[in-house]
Amino acid sequence: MSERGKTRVEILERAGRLFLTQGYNGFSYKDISQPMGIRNAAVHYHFPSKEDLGVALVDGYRDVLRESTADFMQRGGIPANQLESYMQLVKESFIDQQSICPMGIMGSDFNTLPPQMKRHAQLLVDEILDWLERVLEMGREDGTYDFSGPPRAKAIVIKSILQGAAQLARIAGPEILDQAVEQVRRDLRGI
Amino acid sequence: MSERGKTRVEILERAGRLFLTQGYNGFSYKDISQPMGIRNAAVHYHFPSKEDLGVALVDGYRDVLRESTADFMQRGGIPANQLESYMQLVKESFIDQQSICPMGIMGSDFNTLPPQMKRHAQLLVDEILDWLERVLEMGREDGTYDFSGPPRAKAIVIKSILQGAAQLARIAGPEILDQAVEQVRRDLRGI
DNA sequence: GTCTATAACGTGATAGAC
DNA sequence: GTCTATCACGTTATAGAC
Repeated sequence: MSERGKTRVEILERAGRLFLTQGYNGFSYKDISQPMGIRNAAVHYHFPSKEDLGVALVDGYRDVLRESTADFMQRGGIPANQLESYMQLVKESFIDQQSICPMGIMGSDFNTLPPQMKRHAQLLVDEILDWLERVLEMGREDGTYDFSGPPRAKAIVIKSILQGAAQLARIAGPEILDQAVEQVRRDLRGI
Repeated sequence: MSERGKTRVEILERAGRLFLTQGYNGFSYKDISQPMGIRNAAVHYHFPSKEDLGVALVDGYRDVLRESTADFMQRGGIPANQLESYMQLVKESFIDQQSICPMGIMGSDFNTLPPQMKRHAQLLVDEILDWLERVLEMGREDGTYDFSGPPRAKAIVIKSILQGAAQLARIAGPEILDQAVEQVRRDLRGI
């Protein structure tokens, strides 16, 4: 492949952007190929089916999650900082790229997703919740966080908030996401 | 129209089901017409464009919201019961109809929605948040609820949780929604 | 190994029959 | 007023050229 799959990488970048802004059923191969100046079917060479493309996107998110959480651990960030960074990422993606969480997208589109994408989506959700649960557990142990109930339930709730609020913010304005993040912080201080 | 728009009503019912299970871009006129035994374009008579159909669906949700909240007020339900009923509705729709919140759907599909649908979606979000904010405010005043921060922010958070958790539940299993609802109850008791 | 030409089908929508 | 026949175009995907 010429220049370490340059075309393939650009396809993935464009597809990722389209996926997060328009949903799985909201973009087509033409939306990727046309601005690149290649034919529709050139994309099919790199990703034979749309399912292949979708699975590659989801696995990309899993890689990013794994790398960034490992990076955090290594640099010895305290739990509260990890969650803060995640919330900042959600906010920045929303403002800069008009992107929302891929799990929200896939949750909405789930019944129409190809089989392999469903499977990999479930892996991604499990991995995110596992990470967030650990962060919350550690944060409670070190006294940073105060909340009731099992860390797993709180993880589900916080993940749902960030995902849901970004969607509402698209419809009714970006301040909704800011208010949601502020409330998450308040609720975790357990005042 | 024969029998008070019987065809029109059935189209709306089927479209609504498809919309909530497959997203706006996940169904076509054929998915509606074929099981009804009519032609594709018969649907176009009742709803000339897909935008017309979409707007009718959103306005339907707004009507249901207005009616059910008015019904609550009239029957003198206390605030906590109103929120409980809403959470039950979310859970039942998920289990019985495999449906998730329309605002989650439209948030994901937002950038591909036709203009009028975007406008009506915003009205729906504002109306839901207004109602939920009032319920939380009254609940705090009558001592049922204990939470920090402005009722509006808490309303955003709770709406986001129910919406986001239903999406996650599709991907990773229905128990996720149950755990989210339980955590909402815990967080509102302010222990 | 990479891409172009082309197919087979699904899509939203219009014109016009009954 | 209600629906059928049909259109123009977009969709994913395959066969085969370079």
